[in-house]
Amino acid sequence: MEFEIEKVLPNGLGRVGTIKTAHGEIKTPAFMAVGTNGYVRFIAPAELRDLGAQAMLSNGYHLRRKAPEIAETGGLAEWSGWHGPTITDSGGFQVMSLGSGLGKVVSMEKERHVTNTAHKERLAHVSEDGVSFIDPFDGQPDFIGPEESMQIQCQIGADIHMAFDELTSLADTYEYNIEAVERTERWAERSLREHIKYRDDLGYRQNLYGVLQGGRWEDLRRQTAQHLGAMQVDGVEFDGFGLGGAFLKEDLGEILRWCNEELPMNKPRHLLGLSHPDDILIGAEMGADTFDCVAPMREARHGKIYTRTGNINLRKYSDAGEPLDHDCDCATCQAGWTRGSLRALWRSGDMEKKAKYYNLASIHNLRFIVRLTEEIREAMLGGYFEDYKHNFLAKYYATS
RNA sequence: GCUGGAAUCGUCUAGUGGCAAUGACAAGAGACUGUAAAUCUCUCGGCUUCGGCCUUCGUAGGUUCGAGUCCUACUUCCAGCA
Repeated sequence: MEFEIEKVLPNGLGRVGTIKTAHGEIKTPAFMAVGTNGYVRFIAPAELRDLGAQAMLSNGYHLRRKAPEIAETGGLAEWSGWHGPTITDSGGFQVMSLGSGLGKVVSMEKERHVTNTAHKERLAHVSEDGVSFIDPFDGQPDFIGPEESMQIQCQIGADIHMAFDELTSLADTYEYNIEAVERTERWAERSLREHIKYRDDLGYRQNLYGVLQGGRWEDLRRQTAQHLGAMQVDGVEFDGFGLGGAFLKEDLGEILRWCNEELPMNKPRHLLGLSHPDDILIGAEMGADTFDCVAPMREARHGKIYTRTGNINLRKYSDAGEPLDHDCDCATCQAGWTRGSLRALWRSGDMEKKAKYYNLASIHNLRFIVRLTEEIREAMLGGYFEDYKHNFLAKYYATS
């Protein structure tokens, strides 16, 4: 995999580049649509291409039982029908979402009182070897460690894989984060060692990103960035890096700066799991190249429609005749769907109509975020990123 | 006209002596960030100094410490018989 940097921001961190994978190029900064199970919910591959998505992120954890079948068809790109660049998560997020964060919302709001789920109630438990968990779908016990995750991901065969990591929650202490980040580094080395055994098995080169944790502590973040940035197994390094963790909004930029000041400049960085415009803007500014997140699609399904002047709740009747967003080039808006017409589909009891709504709304929100990254790229290349960011945020957050 | 049955929050509905009164839908507000999420939370008679207060179950009386619940009359609706 090659990564070419075309331009760097004056701050020395943010940049414009191109990631070249076996299944195509990704012009960065870029947002990757999340298709956890190998498809983006309610969006067909062709629609995904049409709205400008350049890559799709799936999850090794969710696809683990299908991995052999996916390998047989030649890998995720073929199996999914997407055919473009793909990336898989290791299952590390589920360590938290089924473990300490079970039943909780992953929030970036400071005011929210955060507590960890009691140990005995968790579906996932961390040990040095890996993570034992109860599959929430069938109740069966299972286990994934770095080796298992790599074996699964190499069978799925995405262009980019994530090292198996432990995501801590906002409620975890400094002491626990030391433990977790050190374990994540040991897992990273085991991941790399296992990955290089299988990375060419499907006939094209699969790549591995090391994932940085360390919570909100500068020493942990800088150290792990140095460690992972320099890590080698048999002379092989990571192909890029995942920037992971649960963040408070106000800390995000600073944490990314700590990480990216230490990481090698010439390798791509993926900011895991964030997509609200302010997060993408600060992420790109601080040197993240790619992003993924479920929010655009999930929030669309839940009736939140993104617009340039702030998000709207589709439940409201008052603006039924309005387009979703006056300034949107997505297929849904271009087809002339109004807020009222979409609302009628959404609120109808008819499953087919609801599915149509989920499709139209997901396309709109996803296009909104993809377009944001396209515009960030243009703004960086054009030398007006600061102005673009300021103007975008001023309009977008004016009402909230 | 007779005989049954029924009238409860926008709608449907629970309730047969302690009730501002069940549930669902609708409505309103909020949440959601590497998807246990086509989900979840809150409000939903009025007022409130959040302790309560007031007005409510077709209408009007009555029995009772207490009535949406029991009794009487009336009104309307439904069914059957004329």
